[in-house]
Amino acid sequence: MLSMSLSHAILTALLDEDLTGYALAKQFDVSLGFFWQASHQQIYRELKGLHLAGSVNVLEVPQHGKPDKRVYSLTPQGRDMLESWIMESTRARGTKDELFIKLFNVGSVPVGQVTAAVEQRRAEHARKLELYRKIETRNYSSPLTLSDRKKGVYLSLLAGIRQEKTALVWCDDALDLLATVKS
Amino acid sequence: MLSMSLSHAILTALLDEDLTGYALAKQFDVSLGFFWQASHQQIYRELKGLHLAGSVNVLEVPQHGKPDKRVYSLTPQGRDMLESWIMESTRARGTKDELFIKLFNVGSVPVGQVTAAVEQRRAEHARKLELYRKIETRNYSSPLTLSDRKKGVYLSLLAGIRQEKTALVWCDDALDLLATVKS
DNA sequence: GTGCTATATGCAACTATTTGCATAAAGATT
DNA sequence: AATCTTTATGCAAATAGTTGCATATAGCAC
Repeated sequence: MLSMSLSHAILTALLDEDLTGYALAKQFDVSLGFFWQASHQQIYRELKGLHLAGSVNVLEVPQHGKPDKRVYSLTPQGRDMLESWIMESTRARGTKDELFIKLFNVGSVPVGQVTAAVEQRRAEHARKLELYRKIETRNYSSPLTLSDRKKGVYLSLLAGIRQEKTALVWCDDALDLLATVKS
Repeated sequence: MLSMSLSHAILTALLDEDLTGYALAKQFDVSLGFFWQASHQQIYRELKGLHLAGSVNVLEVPQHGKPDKRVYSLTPQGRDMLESWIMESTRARGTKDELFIKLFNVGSVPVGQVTAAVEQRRAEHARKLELYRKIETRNYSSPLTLSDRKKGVYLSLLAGIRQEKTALVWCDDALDLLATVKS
């Protein structure tokens, strides 16, 4: 019933502050969500399970107009669960990227389509890189003076920045080589 | 019944040569599999679906001792299916990496565990990078003289190499910063 | 006053992926 | 002789993730 990684992503998000499912879903569109996204449907389902398992508490907050809020917070048991999960070995999820499947088709299908796919990808990388850099400038310009708590977050951001940068350069090189392909 | 990406990954692998499910599964451990892995169970199931859909032909080859081989080949319909899929826009699969969830826990759990996870990851990146480089040296040392068919494969390999290299450097930097974290 | 966005929750169905098991025999190793 | 690896196929169940839909109201723009 509980999904391993998502559960722990949610518990992690609850380390800092108590949140509603809705607020969690918003968090998952930024911050932690850069490295692990989840839809609100997934999150609501998971929170229900975590509550059942005793890993989170709920505080029902009646509201007028809007539906009642359900504010979730970590229980000591939730913290323990998180800590022991971190001790488990991280299983590597293999890469799954459709773009490479498409690249393997070069020579058998019109190149134009593949080129277009790379260009589209390039734009995405550029967008993300810019976003990450903005966040870096704003909040993480001097890494060594950060609190321990924030150092981990910064390192994730740094990974994101470098990955996007690498990918962007690769896109340019790929476009150059694809330009030499006939058909 | 058919899984979009896996279907097309299989069809792509069949562009070059006719293969059995077993041989496809082996291919998916190298080459295309660096960018889209799949288990043999997934592949056998998918091949059944592709056959039903008329995208592949089967040739049953009786063998003595071993179970009969079922050798699959692309049909013209399969080629068409592949080509029109390539024209569709590539949907970006968001990153999902547990390591970053763990990093977000720095400051709340013993750092040692997170450090260990990064070290483990570092080793994986080093292993892959070495493997990719070996392949590059052996088969792709002069990209511009490659056949069109192989240029796409080369570009995938290049992406792999650069990603691993970037990740490896990041691991070292991460370990340096994690060393400054108390607790 | 009609439509759009934000807040706030959730079910149901579908698609995708992983894990565990099962069969069957040749050949190589210990 | 017993065990391990490789070849070759596949089912069943569990886990994970996506997509479509549904409800309900406030506030803002046009």
